[in-house]
Amino acid sequence: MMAGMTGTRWLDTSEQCIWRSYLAATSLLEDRLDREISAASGLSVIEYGILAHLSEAEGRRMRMSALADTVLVSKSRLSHQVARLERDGHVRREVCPDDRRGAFAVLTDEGYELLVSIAPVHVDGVRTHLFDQLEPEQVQQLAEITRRLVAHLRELPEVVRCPSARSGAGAK
Amino acid sequence: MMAGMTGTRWLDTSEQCIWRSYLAATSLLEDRLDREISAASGLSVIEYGILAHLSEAEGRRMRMSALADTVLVSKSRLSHQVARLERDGHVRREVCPDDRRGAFAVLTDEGYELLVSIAPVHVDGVRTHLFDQLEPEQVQQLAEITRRLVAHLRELPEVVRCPSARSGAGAK
DNA sequence: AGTTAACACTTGAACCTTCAACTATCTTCC
DNA sequence: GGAAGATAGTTGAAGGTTCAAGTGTTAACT
Repeated sequence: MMAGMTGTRWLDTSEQCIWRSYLAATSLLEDRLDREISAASGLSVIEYGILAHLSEAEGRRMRMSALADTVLVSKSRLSHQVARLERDGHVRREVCPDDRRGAFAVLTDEGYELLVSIAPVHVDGVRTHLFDQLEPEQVQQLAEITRRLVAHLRELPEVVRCPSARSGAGAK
Repeated sequence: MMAGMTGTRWLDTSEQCIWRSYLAATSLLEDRLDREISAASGLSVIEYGILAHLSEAEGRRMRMSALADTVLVSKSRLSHQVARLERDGHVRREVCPDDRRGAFAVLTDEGYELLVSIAPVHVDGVRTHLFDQLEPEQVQQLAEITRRLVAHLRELPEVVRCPSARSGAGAK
């Protein structure tokens, strides 16, 4: 209603088509890589990302907040996720000496082993399903496109999920 | 295991950087659009997609399978999702006369009203956060890139999630 | 016709994610 | 030093998603 009253700039046919293509590409790719990793290791792609980022960090450890920002998940979700990884022995928590509110997630040796064993699967997937499908110049184009989008999206203020809208379930 | 034994073609620094940028762009964009729609209507972006596709179909109805293929979700997930949309009055089910195994999901008038009221929010989001951020030629580049990826990904055979044997499964 | 397999969905249980509320610590500033 | 507020992280409940198993229907073969 409000939003569309005057100036909504609708998408033309070509733009709609591009948007659908974008949606299909991104969701198929994510789904594919997730399944490949999961089939090889039982980990989700998010869990893989957590282990991968930890493995690259100083002392194979990161503060929970920093890790959440890096992997792009909420702190709550990371907390649950790390709890599961800890239960399975891939990660361990340590208290932070400098700031006793803080916690480190630390990659265990088992976690490292697992990561090493599945990294090739993931890398192969990214290569086969993304880079190999594109011409070198398209890869550069994609780099610039995503760079711009990230720059824009990171600037945006937060959206609150449930403002005036309607009654009934405001969940999700 | 197999994949990494000998010839894994690792990603070079630039490729890694592009891959991370891709991940950030796609996940930030999805998250943003999801939150905008959810804030305006209480629907998730998937639910919006379901209503949108139904609204464009003949008689505002589609077979469950066709809808699942279009929206790119598993049949099970769609079934649960439609159950919730039905509970909230946005969709109704009808049996299919031709094939009595089949079911139609039909957009109700309330569902249509809701869709019309939030479409501008979604369109604005796609425009503001995607198309407006890119030069016209980048939009064309993105179109070609995603077209290629979709063509490739649609050809692929299914992956089975669990490495521990057992043939003949396969949801989605 | 009768058996068997394939298909179109639904269901329930297990698991994951989200939101809001909570604990504990650190910072500010008077 | 102490109150007020910000920050780091966890937790539980509510709800969403997944997988495997179920129901009923159609197709295919004999």
